[in-house]
Amino acid sequence: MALPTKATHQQTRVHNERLVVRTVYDLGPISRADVARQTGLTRTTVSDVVTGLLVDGVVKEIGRGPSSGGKAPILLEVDQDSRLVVGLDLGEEHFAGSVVNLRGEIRRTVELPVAGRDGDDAVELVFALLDRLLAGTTAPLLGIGIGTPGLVDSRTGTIRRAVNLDWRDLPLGTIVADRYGVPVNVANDSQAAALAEYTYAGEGRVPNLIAIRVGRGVGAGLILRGALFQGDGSGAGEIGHTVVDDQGAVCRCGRRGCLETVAGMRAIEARAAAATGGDADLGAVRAATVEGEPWALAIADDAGAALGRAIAALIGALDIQRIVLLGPVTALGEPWLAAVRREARSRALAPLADEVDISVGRQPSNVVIRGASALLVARELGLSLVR
Amino acid sequence: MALPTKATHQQTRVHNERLVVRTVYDLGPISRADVARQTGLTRTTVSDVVTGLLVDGVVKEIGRGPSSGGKAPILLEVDQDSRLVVGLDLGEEHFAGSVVNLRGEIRRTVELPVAGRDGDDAVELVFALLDRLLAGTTAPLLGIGIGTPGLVDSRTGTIRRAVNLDWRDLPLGTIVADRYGVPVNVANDSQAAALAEYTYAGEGRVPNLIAIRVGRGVGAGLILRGALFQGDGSGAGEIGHTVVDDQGAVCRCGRRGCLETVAGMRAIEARAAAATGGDADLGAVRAATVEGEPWALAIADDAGAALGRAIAALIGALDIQRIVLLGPVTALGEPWLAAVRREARSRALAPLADEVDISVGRQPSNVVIRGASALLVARELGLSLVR
DNA sequence: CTCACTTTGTCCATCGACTGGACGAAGTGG
DNA sequence: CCACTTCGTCCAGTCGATGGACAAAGTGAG
Repeated sequence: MALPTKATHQQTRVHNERLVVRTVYDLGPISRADVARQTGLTRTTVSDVVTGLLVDGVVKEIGRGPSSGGKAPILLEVDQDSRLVVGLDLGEEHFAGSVVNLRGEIRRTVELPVAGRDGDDAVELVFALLDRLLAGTTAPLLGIGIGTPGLVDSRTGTIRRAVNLDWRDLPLGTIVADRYGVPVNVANDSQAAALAEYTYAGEGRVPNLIAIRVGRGVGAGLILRGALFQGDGSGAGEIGHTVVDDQGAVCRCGRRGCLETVAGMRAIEARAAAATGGDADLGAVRAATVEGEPWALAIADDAGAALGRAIAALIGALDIQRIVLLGPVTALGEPWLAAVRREARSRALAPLADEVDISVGRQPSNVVIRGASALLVARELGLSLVR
Repeated sequence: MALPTKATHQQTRVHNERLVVRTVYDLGPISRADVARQTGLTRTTVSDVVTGLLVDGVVKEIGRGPSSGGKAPILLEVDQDSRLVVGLDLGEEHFAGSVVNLRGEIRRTVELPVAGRDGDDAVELVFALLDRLLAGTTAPLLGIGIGTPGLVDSRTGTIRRAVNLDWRDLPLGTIVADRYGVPVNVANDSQAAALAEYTYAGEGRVPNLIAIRVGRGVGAGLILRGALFQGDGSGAGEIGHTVVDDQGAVCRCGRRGCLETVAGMRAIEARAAAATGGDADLGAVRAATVEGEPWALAIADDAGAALGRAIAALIGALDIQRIVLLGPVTALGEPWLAAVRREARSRALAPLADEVDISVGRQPSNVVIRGASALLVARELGLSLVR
């Protein structure tokens, strides 16, 4: 097992620097003296650290605040546009990317159709996307975050398997980092979504959460103790290919009856097509549930129930109280969500299940992009500032 | 959310002190110079730290080692009996406890029958057990670790629910800590077992593992990134009460078809009794499988398969490669284990399942005691196991 | 308006802890 | 016997947190 590293003075400094930035980020506008009280550091140390941060431009003074019986404090705030981050969402049909500031606010977005490209061509497309995003940006770029489907090892930035793009053990992180000279983080799309939910939750941030993306595939991202958990082979959260029905349909992974074949978008559309006799996409099913069509309600209920059972297993295993649902299938709305909740609650140990909050995430379209960027933002709010 | 604490010089010192102890513990006998090379610290710093450790008696010099072309090194070793720890296993029928040294070796054991005691009487029994264990010990006591069935919050040392002992929200950790004046850690039995497997694994220690105890109940302990994971409500690992069969038998938790009702010891014995027409305990089933009795093999296979399915869900969710099975039911041996492996492998995503190592733990009887003690040992060695 | 009192932010002396170079002790090999 | 290593320690240097002191800038009572 890897021994942890030694501790040095530089590291204490970095640690305290992070602590100050984070305090200002979360609690700002705030005075130096208040930061000192919040963190337990002395005013001297805080002043010293802040001086450095002002030089770097990460923090700025925004004038005096109200006095509380003494000299009026100088208020500090994180300059949210002093650094930029790029987040990419390498979807199955489009590659999308955004320039994002330190608060996760999107400043510019570019989208390019994949149009069947794969292998090296797809890598070229990533470069094209990045070049267009970065053209004319002024603030320093902290790094690039990439969300992609498939199995991804975030530690090395390697994409172990991304079927649609025909990528196998592609060190995309290294490739992009070399070309643009900034840190690059790669995560799979569900994990990126989980990071977005965690990082930008603001007040309601909790250390443990599960984000589940239900679209063509079904995948989860696990935030445990405030960090993305990837497991030993970076496959944590790959719940879509756990067998839930031995007699089920054949899955694209080769097995039979994976969760994806019951709760995924394709399964839903296939059942809808069978029920209506014609073509039916997710929107049509959604519309039919609103109309109260029994066949549509049955489909939504079945799909939701299957997901709910999988969630029950997660709750039993991890006892995590915040579960966020994301992705196209969440459009099925209330009947689907009710089925998810019903099954999840009725099949996990009662005292655990009672405390669980299962909800649908808000930002449907750009979660992956924001999540991809979140890794970098979080790192920078926590890590050494580029000097 | 709670902000992390500031960093001070004392903390760097503590960090490096632990690093040194741990290096000596894992790699000893070892010279100061070698410790310096391993850790990246300077020989100066290592010498300084070691001087303190020698005074404390945690580390001792054991003579000169072979020279490699220069002055012969003085070899250092952790004095494994310089500190003691007590581990308790508060079982359903017996309270057992041991005095354990820094290597997890048991030095003395005491066992007391519960004999129906519950509530305050049971707490008194814990005191009696501890008093007998501690009588006449000489080395300093580092702390007391307690493993108990039920839902336990390790952070506060509170037992939220332990049905058999009629404990509810009992702050056992605080009570014992106050009486004996040492740190006390409380964990549930499965979690304690996981800690034992992790801490005393030696060379083969991996940062992520799942220990599953199968006895009357079925429970798991999760070690994630080198620390016990308890979830939001300290119920992580409570997989025994996830519903696996809607038409199943009624469980003691009130629901129907929990994993425990299919894979637990009682379920196995009940089926065996039905098959043989008389009474049959686990040992009888075990014997019958060895004889090749079809009914016994069927029972072992069914029970193992149900557990395997639960494990497949865990693998899909967490992608953890080391799974250790513990508890009485592991006595069923090969037919049972084969079923567990078969189902787990065939129902989780192939690339994940292929890497999984499912094995039966070695120390059957005293895992909980050793695990309970592991928490304290680990603290001294600088592994923070509970976060 | 004045004066006592707070609060803020900075300066300075001090101290704890890691670093790197030097040195004597103790060993090896030609 | 001597050149060369390696080990463990000593010492001066530096980084960074600490606590006290102080000027600047505010409040409020008389």
